[in-house]
Amino acid sequence: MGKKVDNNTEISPKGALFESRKGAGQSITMEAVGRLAGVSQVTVSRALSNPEKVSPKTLKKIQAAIDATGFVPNAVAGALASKRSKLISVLIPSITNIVYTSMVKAFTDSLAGSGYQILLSETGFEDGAEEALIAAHLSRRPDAVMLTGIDHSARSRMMLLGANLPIVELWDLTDSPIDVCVGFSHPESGRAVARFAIELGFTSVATVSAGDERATRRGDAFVQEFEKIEGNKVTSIVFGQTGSLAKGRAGLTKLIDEHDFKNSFIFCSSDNLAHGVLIEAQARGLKVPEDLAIVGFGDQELARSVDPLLTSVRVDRPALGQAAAKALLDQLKGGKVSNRIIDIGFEIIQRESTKPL
Amino acid sequence: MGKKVDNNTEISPKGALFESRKGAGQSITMEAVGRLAGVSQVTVSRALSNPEKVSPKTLKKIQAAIDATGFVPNAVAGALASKRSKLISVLIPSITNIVYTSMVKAFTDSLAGSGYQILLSETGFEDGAEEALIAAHLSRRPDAVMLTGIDHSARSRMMLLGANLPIVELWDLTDSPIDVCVGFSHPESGRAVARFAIELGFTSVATVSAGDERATRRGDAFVQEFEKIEGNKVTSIVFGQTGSLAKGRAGLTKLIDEHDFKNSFIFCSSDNLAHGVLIEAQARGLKVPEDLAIVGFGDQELARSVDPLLTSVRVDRPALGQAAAKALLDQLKGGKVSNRIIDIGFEIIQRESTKPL
DNA sequence: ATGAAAGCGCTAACAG
DNA sequence: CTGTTAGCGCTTTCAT
Repeated sequence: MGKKVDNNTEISPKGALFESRKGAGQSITMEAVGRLAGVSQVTVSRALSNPEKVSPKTLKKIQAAIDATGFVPNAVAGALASKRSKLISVLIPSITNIVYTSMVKAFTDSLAGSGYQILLSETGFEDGAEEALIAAHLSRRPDAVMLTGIDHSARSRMMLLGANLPIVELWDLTDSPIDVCVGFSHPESGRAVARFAIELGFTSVATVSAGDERATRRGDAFVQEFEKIEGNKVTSIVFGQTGSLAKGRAGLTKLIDEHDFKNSFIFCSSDNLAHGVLIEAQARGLKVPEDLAIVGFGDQELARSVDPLLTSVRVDRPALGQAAAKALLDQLKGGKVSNRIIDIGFEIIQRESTKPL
Repeated sequence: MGKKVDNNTEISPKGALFESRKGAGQSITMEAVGRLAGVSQVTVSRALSNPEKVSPKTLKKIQAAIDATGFVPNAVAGALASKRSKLISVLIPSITNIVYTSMVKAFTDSLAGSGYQILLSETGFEDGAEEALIAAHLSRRPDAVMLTGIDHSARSRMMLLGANLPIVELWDLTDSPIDVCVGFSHPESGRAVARFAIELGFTSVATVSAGDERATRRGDAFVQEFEKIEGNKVTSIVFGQTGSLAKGRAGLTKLIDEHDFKNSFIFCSSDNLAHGVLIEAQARGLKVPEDLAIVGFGDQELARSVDPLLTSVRVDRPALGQAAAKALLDQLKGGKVSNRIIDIGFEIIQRESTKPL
């Protein structure tokens, strides 16, 4: 290829450029740039990765050739040769859920300037899909992997371990992370809300939850802790998938219509659900918090904007994303991990939607 | 590499496996799998990409070797050799904004089974960042690119054109797309809402908008169309960044406190802003739609869940994402594009938050 | 400071 | 149906 113009080192740049534009996706190579600049391909490579090792004069010629051709280096070839892809795989359950995307945002923002790019996939909340996705991602030879949660199949864990990469599991904690986990204790947060409800004086409360694994663990812990006290009772409404305003409204409706729910206290597995409960309560003329206390989870923007303001469990998602990025970058830079289990904690933010009985 | 075990075709599989696990990221190759299965490397490649061209017996041996080693093919090498990366670049302004992520979701869901993966980046709403991101993405040699909007720098367009790939611009329309655009007319949607407000009988209205380029074009068109009628007047509140509940509340507050706004009709550039306006209105004891009519944009889930239900401009984002995926896949399959400008349209969904004066 | 040579692990012809 | 031979466009190592 390109033999016809082998002789035009400085003679016919346009010709060389033109030739490399024909055909589909025929892109310019370092060799072509080098020919134009009158240097070898390696020198072009060096000019891009170690400019200090190239003379200023040569550098300028190469830069001119790059500008003239619109050369964009082929990172695929680079990755193959160097065995570093500069790619980080990110797997989250849902790409449309702000809980996860906000962490990804903090994560990628922390990566800015490091040259890493993100290969993102959505796993869904059901098992099984993740395994195939992990294989697909590992085939791209990412330099690191970020997963959501700690619940991964044996085969997934085997593949990830076998890939021998920095791996971070986000948004949950375990004593035996694949590599590093950054999160908080879901059961502990459920128990904390239970104690909060007890302190407010409630004895019969409800939960409105999404059915995913983590929400379930929070809810179970909440029930267990709350019902530790003799005579206390929890009514639980669980929806199959992700929470939404509509499901929040439906949740309160169901509690009132089917469970003869007396106005008291509702712990929701997301702020969205809590907001739905709030809207339904207001539509029914119930006063919050006088007739009904509501606690959300996640402390989204809406918790600070609705009327009344929503009490919610805050998890510092930006800090989570940043800690995850740091854990990976530290390893990628060759450092050792000092701490494989990073507990970001949580905090109950009391606002207007709750008050003592 | 691997010379030491060259002689163990069937003798010491564990040895081969073990050897390939040592060292960082040392992954198994097709050659190693082939050695284990007693076939050449190419046959392993074929077994994976064209199993029908390999005898069932060989196939089984190869499968066993793959299972034994946990082999994951190196897609980087595959991409370099085949000049097809099976990667699609996706650039959206914000990864945490459901408007964009819902389209990406529809887009990727349409891609399921095709073997393509998504390289996702966030461009932000400011110019400049996109150019560097496009270069970074093109260096990965994606097979196609999806961009948001039609507003791209000359250099960006040049790079994209030079890459000679299927490209789709989403969420807007232009007569001169880089390749294909799938969207709707933002100005036309603004004018439609203006006519809607006029029909309802309003003469003095307001807008509460985010400051991004598309929201601005919708708002400008709204104002122009509405003020075509003698004596009509629009008060505009614009916020710098993305809309939010808090900004919606602040918007109404500003209108009332600073602009002496009389209860009438407010067109918001997103449902989030509209919801914020609604919350603030309710907090102030205003009745919607009796005292104040509100129109949102986007028809998010919340528009169908708040009380009163929110009138909004619906754009079929799933259809948009699907059409974009189809436009790209058609070209990737070698087909020609019949239609370079795909208008998905929009629709004003009238609900409880508006009524005739 | 620059270049030559040798791969990275695959796919794409072409043989048999 | 299977194998051989050439690359893909870079990075790495070793010379010069």
